[in-house]
Amino acid sequence: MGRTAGRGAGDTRRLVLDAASEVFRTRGTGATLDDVARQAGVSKGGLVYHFPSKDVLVQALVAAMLEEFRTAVHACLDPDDDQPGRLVRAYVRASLSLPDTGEAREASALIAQLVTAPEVAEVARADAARWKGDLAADGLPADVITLVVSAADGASVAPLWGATLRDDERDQLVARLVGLTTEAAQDR
Amino acid sequence: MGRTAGRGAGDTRRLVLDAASEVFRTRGTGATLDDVARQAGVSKGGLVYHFPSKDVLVQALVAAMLEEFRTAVHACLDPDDDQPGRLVRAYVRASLSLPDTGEAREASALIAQLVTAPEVAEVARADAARWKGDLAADGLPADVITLVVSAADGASVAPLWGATLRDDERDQLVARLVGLTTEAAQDR
DNA sequence: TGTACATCAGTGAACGCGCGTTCACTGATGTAC
DNA sequence: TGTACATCAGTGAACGCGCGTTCACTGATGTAC
Repeated sequence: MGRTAGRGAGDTRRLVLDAASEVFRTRGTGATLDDVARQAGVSKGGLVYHFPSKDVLVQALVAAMLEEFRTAVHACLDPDDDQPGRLVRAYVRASLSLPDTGEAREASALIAQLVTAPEVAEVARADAARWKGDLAADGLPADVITLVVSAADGASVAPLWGATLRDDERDQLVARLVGLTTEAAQDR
Repeated sequence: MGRTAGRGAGDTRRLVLDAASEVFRTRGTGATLDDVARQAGVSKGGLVYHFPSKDVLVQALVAAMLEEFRTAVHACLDPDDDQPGRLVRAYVRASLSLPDTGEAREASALIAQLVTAPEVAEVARADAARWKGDLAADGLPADVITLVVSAADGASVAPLWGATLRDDERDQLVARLVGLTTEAAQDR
């Protein structure tokens, strides 16, 4: 069979990327291209048509995941909040919001698995630098940003080594972190 | 050649474990047993004699690394500090002390790579539960522990995704986290 | 103390198979005339 | 509008090799007598 009717190439590409996200996040990088192809409902050859090697697929996945997190943070921006630190607060909420906390953990686990590859490490470094700039431009004192962002990062990846926070602990942490940023904004 | 003179079986075992730590941390889980054996100066067969499968080796390594971190924290305990929160402060220092920060990152990267394996995840979870208990017994309010430990965790693993703190930022963070614990201890 | 034997602590070659990659081929879609 | 041709978007089988595992064998160490 050749080209599949009713589906463009871009659709298939996204199908494969979604499948890769699912499979690699749950089973680690050791998962096979056969697994990904099966999950995507595409032949292995079809997968390879879009991503010529496993490396290429993995890099595309990392880029997509970083972009997705950025989008999630912006979706958490409070439209009624125009004080300094609004982006930091959105970052905290996006990192620790209940529904996708598991996803955030899996995402960081996957990125952790991949940064041993230099190209992936470089992509991640560039993204981190961009975050640092964006967050610094948010109007809060640098030390507050460091503290709050570190705590959000730590709490969201702690499940990696099995240290999950209870819901009430997490809620309390979010409240406290948001509080720290608003205090700092008013001190200025 | 058979048994190597002047070296006990336990010595060889440790040699292999050290080599595995070095190789897997720098090159990821994808690194081969050949690599580990070469680094240890042992034949592949010799490695297998001590660790019958790669899984077994990896589990032993994880256990050793978790134990090592625990030892490092206890080494950071301040003998002159008998206030509540002394263990939390040691945890902060051990996580963020300059020399072995890179090592801490590599260690968490490796554990992140491995938690997709259920046995490893279980070991890590048990270790995390033990930490939670130990830290809770340290005399500080729960919300302070959550905040401080999350921030220490976050700052120590952030290099995973390329977000390294500058030395002065890290020093400032340590000072602030330690400060938070002593304030909380005096409020009681 | 010497001798025989069992076990321990390895060696290194060979095996086998899982998995990434290659490849010949194909049906659907777009384009020129 | 039909026709011929090129390209796109795949299929699925075969290949090949890297790497975990197995195995036959060996020299050193411990133990019984």
